Amino acid sequence: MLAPRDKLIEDFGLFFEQYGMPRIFGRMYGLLLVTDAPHLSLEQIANELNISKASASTMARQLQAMYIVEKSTVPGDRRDYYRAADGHHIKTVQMKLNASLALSALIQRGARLEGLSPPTRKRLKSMEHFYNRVAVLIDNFFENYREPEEVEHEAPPARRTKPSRSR
Amino acid sequence: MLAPRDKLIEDFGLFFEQYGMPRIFGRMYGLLLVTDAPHLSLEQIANELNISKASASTMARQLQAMYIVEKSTVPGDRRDYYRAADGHHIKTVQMKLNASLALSALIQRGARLEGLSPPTRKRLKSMEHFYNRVAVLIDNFFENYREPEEVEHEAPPARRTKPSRSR
DNA sequence: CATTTCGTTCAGTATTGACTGAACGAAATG
DNA sequence: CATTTCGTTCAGTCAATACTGAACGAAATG
Repeated sequence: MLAPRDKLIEDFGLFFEQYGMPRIFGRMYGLLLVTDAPHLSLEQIANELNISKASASTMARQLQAMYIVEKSTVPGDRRDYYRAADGHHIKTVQMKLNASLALSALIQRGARLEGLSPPTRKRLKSMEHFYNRVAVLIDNFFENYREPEEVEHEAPPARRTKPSRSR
Repeated sequence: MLAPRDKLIEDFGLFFEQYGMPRIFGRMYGLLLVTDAPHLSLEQIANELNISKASASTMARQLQAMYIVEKSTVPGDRRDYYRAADGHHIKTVQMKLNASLALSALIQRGARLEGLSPPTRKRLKSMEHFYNRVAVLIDNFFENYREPEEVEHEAPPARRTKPSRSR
């Protein structure tokens, strides 16, 4: 059986694979999240994940381009090291927001098409409205979000249990 | 040159392709969004998008599984019709929320690993906290979201212009 | 019961994309 | 200037997946 830590790394791989990313993308991310070392060299990563140095190099650059990971160096050492970027999770959600806005823009283009029937136009407008509201919401959230002073045993957020809202 | 409507459908294809979905997935979605018809048959879809009936069938089922599209029928007609599901955009965002929660769960597992150094554990905890806060936020939003009475010329949401927050 | 008209399934193809090993260039080191 | 040690690039392989056409089954219709 796999050690819990290695199992977790595999699950990171599977999770991101679900969303269209390469499996080793998730594995590398997971590894950098749970490692105690301040950063890992390309070779360490390649060894730990049993992947080629070439793959490690490529993935590291991809993760970096997404602001999830950052390069770090040590004086007198020619190697590149990588670590999970500070606050990368925040940036990640922000980028999802941007994707929503891009989709919203597409929908807006739809709403502006000539010759649409009023109901169709209305539906597109209402979708556009929704996405804009979400955008504002997230935006405000980031405006106000602060790190908590000390994170205790955090209770998982209480989810509404299926609204069953009267309709 | 492509008609604006067809160009838009192509752009839907490209957009979703960007996020790992099949291109015709986005095209079909786009088509169903901008069509004035109350719904389209598999054959109409296949013809309009120049894809095989087999592809149309498969994609329609996939879109349906994601609650984006729904089947509809007419009495005395054996054909299946499809249309953009009412409120599908809301469900879509909700599913993204669930994905965030799943990731949060993975991170939580990380935070619970044995033998982690305090800084590592703290970082994971703080990420977990962040994702939980986002979850609550979105959840509350859905709790309160209502369709606007009449959607006017909607002004695009004012984004903060790069915080440039003092640090 | 033969025929038509649907949708789905299935085998096959073609394209994409993940991943590798080896070659390469750049920088240090002796 | 030869050697070592990095990272990246590139050609190539292998697996996954998008898509098709044809076959099929189910339901209607005559």
